[in-house]
Amino acid sequence: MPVADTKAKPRWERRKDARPQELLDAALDLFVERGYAATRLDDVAARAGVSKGTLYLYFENKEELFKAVVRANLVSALAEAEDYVAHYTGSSRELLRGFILRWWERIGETQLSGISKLMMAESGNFPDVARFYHEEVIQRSHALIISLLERGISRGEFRPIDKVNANLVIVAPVLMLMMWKHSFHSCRLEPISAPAYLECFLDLLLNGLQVTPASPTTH
Amino acid sequence: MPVADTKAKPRWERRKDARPQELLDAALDLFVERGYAATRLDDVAARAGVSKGTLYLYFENKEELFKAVVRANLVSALAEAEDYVAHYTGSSRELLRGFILRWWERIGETQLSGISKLMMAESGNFPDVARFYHEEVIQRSHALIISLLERGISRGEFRPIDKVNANLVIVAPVLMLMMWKHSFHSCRLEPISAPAYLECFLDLLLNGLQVTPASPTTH
Amino acid sequence: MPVADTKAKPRWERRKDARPQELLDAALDLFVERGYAATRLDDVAARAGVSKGTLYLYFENKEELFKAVVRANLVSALAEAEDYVAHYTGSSRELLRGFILRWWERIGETQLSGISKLMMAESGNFPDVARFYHEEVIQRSHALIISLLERGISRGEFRPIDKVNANLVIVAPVLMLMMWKHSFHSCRLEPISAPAYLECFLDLLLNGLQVTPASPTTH
Amino acid sequence: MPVADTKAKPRWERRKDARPQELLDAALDLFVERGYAATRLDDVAARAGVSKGTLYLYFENKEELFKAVVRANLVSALAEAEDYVAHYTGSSRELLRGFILRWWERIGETQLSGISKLMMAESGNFPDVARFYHEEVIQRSHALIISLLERGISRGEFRPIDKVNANLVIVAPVLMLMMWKHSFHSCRLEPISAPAYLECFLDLLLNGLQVTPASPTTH
DNA sequence: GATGAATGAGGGTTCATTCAT
DNA sequence: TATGAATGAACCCTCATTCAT
Repeated sequence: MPVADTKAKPRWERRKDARPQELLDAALDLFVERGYAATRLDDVAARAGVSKGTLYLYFENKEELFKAVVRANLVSALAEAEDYVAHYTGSSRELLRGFILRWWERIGETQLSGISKLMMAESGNFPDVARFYHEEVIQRSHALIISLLERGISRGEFRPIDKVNANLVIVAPVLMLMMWKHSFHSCRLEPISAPAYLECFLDLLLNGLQVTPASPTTH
Repeated sequence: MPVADTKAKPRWERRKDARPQELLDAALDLFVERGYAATRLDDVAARAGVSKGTLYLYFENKEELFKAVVRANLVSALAEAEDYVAHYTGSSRELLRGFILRWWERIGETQLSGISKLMMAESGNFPDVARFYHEEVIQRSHALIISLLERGISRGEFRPIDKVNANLVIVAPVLMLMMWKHSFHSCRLEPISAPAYLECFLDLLLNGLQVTPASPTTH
Repeated sequence: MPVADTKAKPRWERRKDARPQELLDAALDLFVERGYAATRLDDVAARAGVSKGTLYLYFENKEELFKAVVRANLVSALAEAEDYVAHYTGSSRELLRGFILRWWERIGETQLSGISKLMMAESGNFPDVARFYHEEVIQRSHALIISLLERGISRGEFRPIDKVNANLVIVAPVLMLMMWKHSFHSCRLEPISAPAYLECFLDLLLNGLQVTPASPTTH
Repeated sequence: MPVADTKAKPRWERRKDARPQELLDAALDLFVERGYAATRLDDVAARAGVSKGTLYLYFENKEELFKAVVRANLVSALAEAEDYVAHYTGSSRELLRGFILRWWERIGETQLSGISKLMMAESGNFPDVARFYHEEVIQRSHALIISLLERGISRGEFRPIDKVNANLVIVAPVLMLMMWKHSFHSCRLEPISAPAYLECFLDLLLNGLQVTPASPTTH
């Protein structure tokens, strides 16, 4: 066992710097698949190819692991979205449409939608996690959409409406699709075609937002 | 009553016919509060004022208890909604509006919204329960809303649209509000005013559905 | 609800005197089918068509119920066997053969063999029951067989052998057949044909007992 | 060792490779003592000096623990017996005699007889375990004894008899002795002297098997 | 006599977390 | 740094026995 051995770094040996990311990936997979409470750290470690103890070297506990997953994935995707909106130069209709479709592409269609679903599903049982997610993800994304609506209204492209609630109403069908994908859809029940669904949604939404000669909101 | 002994409180009090309902009520409370997996039958029994074993006299196991809760609450509410739609005589706009507001009143504002939330949240981990809920609740409610849209379209009150997806899009904001109420809202985060939210939603929706001279769906 | 009603004894109403026997029958069925520990008093009561509480009116507890089952069945069968031996007038070979075949007929082939099996199986966990069974059944039946061997030896029909142990050796194949019937045989594993088995056993046994010119027990 | 603290007993002691065997030993003790159903895994763990959870690190569940006990003990003993028979060169009478005495020595006199007893006692309630035991133990041991009888018959040392049933008849007294030891005998009732019993049995058996001028099987 | 609702002490199993090596 | 053996508090479910009616 000569000295050289200890220096040789075979390329199949995982560099220790890679460990956290491997754990985050494994954790993302499992949190998405089973939810927060139902994910066993045993399984996370196994999927990352390390022992359970190792997991605790990198993450204080289950909660911190989850927060790290959120930070590493959703928060960075959010920054990208903020950038997209900030630099958009076309019409607000196009911006809203593009925003929603990109949102679905970057989050909805990927595993990350599972995190949104998970938070809606379990935040009630884990208030600390909920608080964290609210501050890091929800507030920022809501601010972003509200600013987008303001842009449309101030440029005369959208009717003047209750921006805060419209934000939620606009967000709802996308969130719902995400949730569906990870609930009944995952049981092979009640499949939804995302493209057709989104098209239908945008059709209704853009019609609803459009400035009409006489908005018939009376009833 | 000569001797103090006769006053001795019995180890248990016979409630007979009232028990099942008391247990269903307790179970509803806790399933709503904590979700399916996180609800302990111990706690359900305790809240109903009985011992754990007693619960098993009335319900075979956790799953059957949950199904009974759904049947006793959601399924019966659904029947009422079907009745409401079947006998409505006014305009389809009013019907849709009334349907949604009543839905919120009878389900959304009550505890029952917690069951809808729970199913979205946990159906992935409990496929048997998911299947049951899909058959007893989801299919029926979707059929109901689709029939409502058909009525509006056939009477020329709504634009001809993709009914199946529109159903989902329409349902989404209400479901989202229900979920919100039992997730972030319950942590006192991001409160939503249901009436303002619903008004905003209906404003957008009814505008979106209205027949326009030139539907600007092009983009 | 006139007085006459209370006096009328519809013939479908079980007379209270029949209750104990019905319970004993149900208990026999279930003890035989599942064993002592695994038999639930719930099930015994249900099979007898009464409530669980009623069972406790007639039998102090599970143990007393079991003892009553033994008394009502095995002990009376034993008395009959004693009678058979006492009044037999033919050869001892024929007596032994007849005794064993009758034993199988009256006990082995019926449910009662299940009780013998049960006692061998569970007496270790229920010493009180074991003691009772030993006194009421085992000692008496051993005494009977030993007397039968003595008869054969004293009449010069059997070799002079160790009667106490021969008793056990003779009893073993029959007991084994009973146990088998209620263990592996009941799982449809390893079926045994009782008549062929007994014939083979008697062939070996009577040959083994027979007085030979030179008993080759040396080895 | 300067400070008392270093002497503090760790919450648990790492035993690693020794654990499985310790657990198997503890499990054997308790299964033999109480049977399958009545053995609590709590107690097995406690006897092995570990917590209940630890047991599940090594064995998937109670059934697998039991199977492991059988494999580690009976199956290996059986292999040894097969070897003994295969290499025996003397007379068949001696072989049969030796086989039975060794069987008693290696299994009957040790705890392992308790496993045989347990299976006879509880296989009816645990069909999966029964099937496993039948395949791994019973079929093999029956095949072994039948081959032994065939050897004797083909060499003209035993009368030509029904081998399959004779196998069972031969096995019965030994099994019975095992059962007795773990049932009434363990309650200090009806003690049997194993050597005298076996001697008596072999005397009868070898006489019964022997080739006689005129086998008087008529009756 | 008869009922059956109620009990409560477990039994098997799971899993986040700890810590000696 | 990495391991993985060990823990122990829960959780779901069972059942002999009791006792008010």
